[in-house]
Amino acid sequence: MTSEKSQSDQSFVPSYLLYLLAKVSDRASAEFHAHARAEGLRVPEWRVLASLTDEDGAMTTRLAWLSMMEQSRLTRIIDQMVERGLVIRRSDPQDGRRVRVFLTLEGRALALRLREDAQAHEARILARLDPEDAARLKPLLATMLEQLEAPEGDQSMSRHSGTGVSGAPSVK
Amino acid sequence: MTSEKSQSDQSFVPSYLLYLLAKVSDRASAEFHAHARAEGLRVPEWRVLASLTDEDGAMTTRLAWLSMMEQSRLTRIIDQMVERGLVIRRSDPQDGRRVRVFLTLEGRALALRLREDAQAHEARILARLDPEDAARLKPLLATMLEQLEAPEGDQSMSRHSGTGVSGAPSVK
DNA sequence: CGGTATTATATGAAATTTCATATTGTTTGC
DNA sequence: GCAAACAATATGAAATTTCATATAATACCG
Repeated sequence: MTSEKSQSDQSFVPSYLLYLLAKVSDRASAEFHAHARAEGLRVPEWRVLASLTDEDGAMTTRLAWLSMMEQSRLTRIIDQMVERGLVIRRSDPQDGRRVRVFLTLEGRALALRLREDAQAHEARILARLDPEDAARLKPLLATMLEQLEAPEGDQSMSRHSGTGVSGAPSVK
Repeated sequence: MTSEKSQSDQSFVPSYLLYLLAKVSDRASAEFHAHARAEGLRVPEWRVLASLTDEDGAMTTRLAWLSMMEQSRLTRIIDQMVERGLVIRRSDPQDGRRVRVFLTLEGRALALRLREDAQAHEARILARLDPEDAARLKPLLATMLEQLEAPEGDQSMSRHSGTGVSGAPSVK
């Protein structure tokens, strides 16, 4: 009943790692993103707010990295968030090139509220899993992320980021 | 050395499940997407081609679901792929509303080539992990996906998909 | 120091994406 | 059979996103 699939070798997509990652991320996030939307935030905006709850005053390059979007896109999203009164921009007194973004009172209130919801939602997702798996999931992902961000034994198909932003650790 | 983070409670984003999922997916995929781009394909196009290697002749709604994009976007991407000679459209003789998409010879050649590369790349990613983790990763993700797609014990923040497409099993 | 490379952000213009809705074809119930 | 409800895809117009590049500020080097 699985429908058409009389192709060459074997079915590829449903068990392809990058597909599984993207799909799980997409599906899991969709649940929360619907909630964020109901609060009037689109995905990129929610990501920026969430990032700022951790690092208020982060520079835009950093926010772009955290929010996984390209720099010029972030600039425009911040524009909208400023207009909407969720954040403000202030240029860094130490380095005039940098623009730091801060939550307004309203922005912070919304961000913290959603952050709670996000944590509750995460708990529900984990609760649907077998406890062993649930316990391993985040550490596993965190480890993968380290591997992926380390230019180390860089045997990969290197080059280009996809977000177009470097912003990683950036030791300074 | 973790840089600024003197916020309220604790750092949220770096250990938030949906962030980890999105970021791992983003980083891991970026490696391969750079390769696909080098072959002249953008992400959505690669996803469509890959899906077609599994299900040549899939209807566009199905492709939209597999490729995680909204239906009207897919329509336009198929337009471009048709122009480019990678796929062709044929309306379903059984049901004139449906449009089925097929790989051309050129499309298939490219798709199969990239599919090989994708598998090799996946192997490299898994090889960077601890073998135990590597073995558990895909099954774990597959399980999660099932949970997420089951409208079962639907206690979640339901509604709206994010891709805007239903396309799931669709038992008919 | 002064010039050059570099870094951070912004911006114009083209391309893509979204959202709502139009089209076209099919199913259902009477 | 036919009208109403549905389904699958396409399309217009607005909004967003991308890509290349401009602008502004700092760092670096002889």
